[in-house]
This record gives sequence, structure tokens and C-alpha cells, in this order.
Amino acid sequence: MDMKSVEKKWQAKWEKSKINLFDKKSNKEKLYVLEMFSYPSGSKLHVGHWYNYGPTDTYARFKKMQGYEVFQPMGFDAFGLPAENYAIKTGVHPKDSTEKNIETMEQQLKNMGAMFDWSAEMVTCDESYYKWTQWLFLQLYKKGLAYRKNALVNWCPSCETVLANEQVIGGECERCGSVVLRKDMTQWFFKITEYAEELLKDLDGLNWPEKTKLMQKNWIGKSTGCEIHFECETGDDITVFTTRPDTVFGVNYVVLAPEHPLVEKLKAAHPERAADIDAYVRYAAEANDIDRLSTAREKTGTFSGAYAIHPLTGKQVPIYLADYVLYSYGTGAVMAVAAHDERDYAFAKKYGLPMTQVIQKKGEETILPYCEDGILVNSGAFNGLSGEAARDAIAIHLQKIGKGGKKVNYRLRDWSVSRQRYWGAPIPMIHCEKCGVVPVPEKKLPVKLPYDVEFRPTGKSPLASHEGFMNCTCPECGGEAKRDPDTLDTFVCSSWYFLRYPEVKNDKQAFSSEVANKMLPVDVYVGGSEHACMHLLYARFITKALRDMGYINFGEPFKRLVHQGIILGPDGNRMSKSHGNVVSPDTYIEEYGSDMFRLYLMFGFSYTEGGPWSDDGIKSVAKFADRVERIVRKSLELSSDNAHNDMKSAEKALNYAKHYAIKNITRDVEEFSFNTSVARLMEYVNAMQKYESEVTDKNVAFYKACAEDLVRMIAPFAPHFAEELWEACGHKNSVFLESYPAFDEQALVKDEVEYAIQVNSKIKAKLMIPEGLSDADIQDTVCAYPEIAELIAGKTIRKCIIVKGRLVNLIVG
RNA sequence: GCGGUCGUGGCGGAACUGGCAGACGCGCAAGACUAAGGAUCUUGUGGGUAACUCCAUGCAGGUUCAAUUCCUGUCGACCGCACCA
Repeated sequence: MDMKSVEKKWQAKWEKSKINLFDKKSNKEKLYVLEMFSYPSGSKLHVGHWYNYGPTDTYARFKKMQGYEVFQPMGFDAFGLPAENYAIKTGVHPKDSTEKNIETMEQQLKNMGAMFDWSAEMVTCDESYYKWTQWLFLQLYKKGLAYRKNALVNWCPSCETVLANEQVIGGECERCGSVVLRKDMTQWFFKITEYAEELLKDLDGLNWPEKTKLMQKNWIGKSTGCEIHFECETGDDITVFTTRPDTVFGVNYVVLAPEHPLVEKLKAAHPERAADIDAYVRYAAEANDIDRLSTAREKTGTFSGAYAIHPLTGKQVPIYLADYVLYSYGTGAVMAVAAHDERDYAFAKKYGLPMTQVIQKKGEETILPYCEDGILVNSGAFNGLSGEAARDAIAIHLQKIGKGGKKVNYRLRDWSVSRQRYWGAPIPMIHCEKCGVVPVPEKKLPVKLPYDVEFRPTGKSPLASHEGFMNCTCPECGGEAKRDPDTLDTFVCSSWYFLRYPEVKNDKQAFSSEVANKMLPVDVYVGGSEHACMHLLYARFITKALRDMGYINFGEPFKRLVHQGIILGPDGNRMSKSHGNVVSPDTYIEEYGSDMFRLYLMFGFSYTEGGPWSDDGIKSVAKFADRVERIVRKSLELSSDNAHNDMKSAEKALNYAKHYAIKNITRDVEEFSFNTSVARLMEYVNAMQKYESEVTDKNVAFYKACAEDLVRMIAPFAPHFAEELWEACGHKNSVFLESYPAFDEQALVKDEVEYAIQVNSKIKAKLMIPEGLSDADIQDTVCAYPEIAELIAGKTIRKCIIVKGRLVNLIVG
């Protein structure tokens, strides 16, 4: 079959007949199948795109044939750093390069022949979309979920710009390789932490890969413990968080993170330490992330000169500054128990601080630092308690005396969304000297991203130097004001796009509650696992926030999540230009066509595993298709004159093969197990071939029906190919308007089944046993079988294990 | 360091809730049809052995009538987090 022209032909027909469009009026059950949309990069579709979209399209087509009204949209995540970097390098404007790239990718996606509903296409850098991204920001602001604060951000000194965490690779700038520093800046944040508990709890109900749920769980990092107040000599309260209140009597000192606000005050109280403190704070600030985060790094710190009062013993403990305490976690201060914490132990050892053992290992000698649970000693009234009981009792006691109490902490931090970049959605906020920070009124949206901007890095947001953009009037007082010069993290754009797809043309709203509640949540979401703790978490957060604002009535965006594996280069490394191992799909598609390429991707790999690329099997897949075509065409040539209509054993065998294939494919496609599905198709084709070549007296009508079923069965896997054959079979309508063949359990009932016969768990024989026998009859049949009878002669049967349809195990002795 | 996933023929990979290990295919070998075949079709194909059979799912144990599957330890690969108190 000339796949090239066949593909063109059917793509044109599909477009004309609008068969791939979602029918809102349909009374079939909706199924929202979504692949993560793509970033319009300069190059063409790569193997990864194909691997994500091809097999998922097979799933979607399969569900369509099963009677669902499938919605499978596609769009582009078009804002972002790569386009801007490309612009800096080449001078081509991000808008121009992005639009051009989208055009190419659209064409390539269309050539793939997936059943994307192109009427629902959406591009995040279009005004018609980012208007609503800005709207979303304003809603979060109104709700108190978007706020501005001063924070430490990743700063690249050479590009003079802030970088997102994901753009810091091993502590270095993704663009230029400089070591990234931390810098204090005022930034917009989304209060995702407010949803920490719900984001954690709701994971349980999701049909997601366990691995991904676990990653999110760890990322959220819930830890249950206790807050304890130490009174500082300045009169201030130093609150620490600990998961080990049972060690509180062992506190030897208190440590503040160098960024802790109290540091300034302590310095003022102890001028004799000021120089040292300043030096240390500076040292900590300059230490880069790699150094600071390394657990192997030697602990450093300095004495503040001040003391705090232990809340239970009343003793004085020194206050230290040390950067092994992170300002961003908990309270930015810890109680140090040198005897029972490895870090405190290392620090105490280095600075010659005392250690107090308060936990004893049960029944064995305690070697410090001892960080496990044990029996409390030197702990006043709490001596003798251990573990959870001790923690509980001490927390309750602290609460009673007003010195602390139980507390839950999360590792999750608020989401920093400001970017000092050009190619993103402008933040719809205005800074007025009189009125402060004022939101842009909703009806003034969108805040348009100007085209004529100098986007080369200067240390400030590119928009900051665009006067036409920056200068505006304050919506409240009408006076002169400035716009926010930053743009939103592109993850904001992608955190709600699935809500927009069902009504991309809605120019009154981002989405309507009515449609969203009907079309969402997404039933099956397919994309890479690298988004586990970014996009997939953000999208959940935004969904919950929108639910709480009353816009939607569901709190989870993606009911089921599937991750495709990664196709590596032939050398087993990740495909990359630097490895020189990038495989382009184009040459294969040129030679074999889009259907064969996707069929091979499905057959050659385990979908969720992926693996190193190899094209060994691609020819065989094409060969398989040839065989299918030959069989179908041959069946058409047969004349039913003088043919019989009986279901003899040959027909029964073929019928069995067909229903066996249907049953397994139906189960496997649901599981995204495409390789086994294709294997079952091949088996069925082999059975067809066997019947074709071996049976001279054919049941022609039956055989023709089998051939047509084959075309239906293969349709989701090779859509253009199947349409062509379906037409050849004399049908006018698309094969995708057909139902996927259903299997009949009755056809799978055999007269007799082969059993493996074991004697003392060793296989001794294979035996055909009629279906429907009782266990006792099966045992008798087996024992009567000469080969077995001989083996068990003179021995008693102690046990007979029968697994219906599979094996019989005789335990004799 | 912590958490997780995975180790099966020469290769990609199967094995549903523990039940005949190696489905399906690649590759390889032999044969058929051919002027020819890198087309197509048929047969064979984990290893050892002349054979009965024996050995095989990273390695070592355990549970079980039965283990690729469950448990313990160990080695290796990959992924995520990483001074989270």
C-alpha cells in the first residue's frame, strides 16, 4: 500500500467529514483524553512527541470505537525561555520564531493523523489565552492566594536575571553555566502551601502511577512534630520546630539560620560579636547552592554572643548562627541536641560544645550520636518514657505551660511566579506611589505584551525599559503609575489550559462553570513523568483554588494519569545533540509512513518503560501490515458460491483466535499495554493465514466476516491503513464509526483444554482434559492416563492440586 | 545519606489475583518457490547432554505442593529528593 498517498487521502477526508471533532450534542458518554501539549521548539517533532501522541491516539480511537464521545485536543505551550534565548542569540523575535514553529509543528501533527480536535486548538502566547491567565492571577490575588514578598531567588550574575529552580542545573545557569547565586528580591508568589494538606490527602483517590504520587508526597513533605519557644535574652521569642520533642532535655544550644530576622537584634545586643556575625552572614550569603546543600560539607557557624532560656530546665543555652539551618524551612531556627542528631553532633564536635545524652538505646550500649527512639533519661518527669509516648507527653506539657505545642510542617514552599523575562504573560498589576499595588481591572485585560522590546539581558526585566508599556494610570486614583515589569512563570499558563480547551472561543470567560463541570476532569492524561512535582502539582493546586472560588465543582484536574517511558538514543543515553544520538522520526515516516511508525513504537517498547531506540523491528511491522492487506484482499476475492456455512473445527479454532485477541486487546489497550495488544493482533493474523492456506473447503461468509473484524481491530493502531482496507471491503463510511468488535465468552470455551500434569511438582505430561469436569473426575482422568498411572503406581496420593484450565499437581509418596 | 523503580535468551520484550518461564517479534539456521533474492512462504531456535533427564528469570537464602511473581539479605542500573531539624 502506498502509505503516503493513503495518509493524505484519509486526512483530507477526516477533515472534511469533521469526524475528529468533539460533538457537544452527542448523548454518548464523554471521554476527555489529553496529552500534555507541546512546546513549539525550532526543530520538528521528535521521537518523544510521537511516542507520547501516537499510542495515546490509539487509545483515544479505541475508546471512540467503544462508544465514547472522545475529546482529544492539542495546543501549544508557547511562552518560555528557549524562544527568548533563541532571540538573544539570533535576533529573531520570540513571537516570530514561535509562530513559525507552531506552523511547522501543527502541520507535522496533522500529518501524524491523530484524531486531534483542531477546532479546539489553543496557544498560550495568544492574547485570547493569556488574557485569561492574567484573569486567573487576579482571582488568586482577590482570594489572597497571590501575594508579593521579599525572597531569596536564583540569580545568574552573568545573564543578570532570575532563574526558575528548574533552570538551575547542578547549581549552574542553564544558559551560560555560571554559578548561580541567591539574591533577595521582591517577587509574586502563589500560596500553594495553603493547599499542602489537601494536595497530599487527595493523592489517595487518584488513579495515578504510585511512583508519581509518592514523588508529590515527598515533595510536599509533611512532617509532624512540635514547636518550642525559647526565650531570648533580648526578650524575643525564638520558636523552633522539631520532630523530636522527646530530646528536648538534651538541648545544648539553639541555632538560627544566618538570614533569620533576629540576627540583627542579637548583633546590636552584642557589639563585640558584630564583626564576626557580619562576616559569617556574608560568607553564608555568598556560598552557592552546591556548597550549601551538600550534606558532606563541613558545618560552619558562629556564636551570636546571646543566650536563650530552655523552656523546661530554665537553663541558659547559647545561640549560634549556622547555615546548616535553612531559613526557608520550619521557623528558620532549630534546637540543637548534639547527642541525638548527626548534624548537631558534627557541629558540637567542631566547636567544642557540650553534649547531653537524654535517650538510651534499649538493652544495648548507646553510641552517640544516637538518633533512633529509646528510653528517656535525664529528662525530669519524663524519664522512662520512650518514642511516641514521650513526644506526645512533652508536646502536651509544653502546650500547657504556653511554651509550644504540636505542629505540622510541610516542605512545600510557595510557588514563585515572577520572571524577569520578556516572553511570558505580563503580570496584571500596577504600582502606584499613592495607592500601592493595585490590580488591573478585569475589563482592562489583557495587559498586552508589547512587541518592540529590547529583550537582551540587562539585569532588569526587559519590559521595565519599555516606557509605553510601563507607564500607565492608577485604576484607583487616576494618577501616574507603573506596571509590574515581570512576566508569569510559564507553568502558570499550563496550570489551567485543560479548562480552556472545551471552549477556546469563549471571549467572555476563561471557561464557563457549566461546560467545565461537564467536560472535566480530564479522564486520561498522558505525559512525561518529569512533570511530577511541577506542572502536575501546580495544576492540582489551581484546580482546587478555582473550586474554592466557586468556578468549578471538582478538585482534581486529572482522574487518571499515565506516563509514557523515554525513548533513549541507540547508545542508551538520553537523546541530545551533545551526545550526537538523536534519532529523527522523519526518515522512517518517509519510508514507512506514519501508521507504521506509530505501530512500531507501540510494538517495540513497553509503553511506560521506553528504552534505547533500535529500528530492528520496524520492517517487521511493515511486513505485518502487508500480510494483513494480503489477507483482507484475498478474502474479498473469494466467492461464496458453493461454500458451506458450518462451524467446523477449523472455523471454531479461528473464531477462538479472534475472540481471544479481542478479549486481550480490549484489556491491554485499557492498560496502555500496546506491545501485547499488537502481539495479539499478530497472532490473530497468523490464525487467519493458517485457515486461509490450510482449509480448502472454507466457510467463506465466516472468513469474510473475520477479515472485516480484523480491519476493525487494527483500526486504532493503524488508522489510515485500516480506512483504506475498510473502503476496499466496500464500505462507504469511516471504520471509526464502527464499534470495536466485542468478544464472546462462549467462543472462548473450548471442548477440551491442555493441562500440565505434575507429579510432586515436576511436570511429567501434557494432557487434554474435557471442559466442565469436576475436580474428582479430573483427578481420575489424570490418574488413569497410562504415563501417569505408571509413575504413581504403588504410591498413595496425598494431595491433588487442581488449577482449572491450567494444571494438575499430584503429591504422592 | 533518604525514598522509589528495575535486573528474564544473541536483541526488543511477554507471563492476568503465585500455577506449563521465554507469548509476539527481531536476529540466526535449514528448506520451498526462483534466472536471482535484501521479496514471500514453511520449519527450527534458552543452555548442557547420545539419551532418561538436568540447569536456567542479577547473586545468596527463606515461605509454599508450586516463586520471574511473596519475604530477608546482597550486588548492579536508573530516577527523584537531598543539612527538611
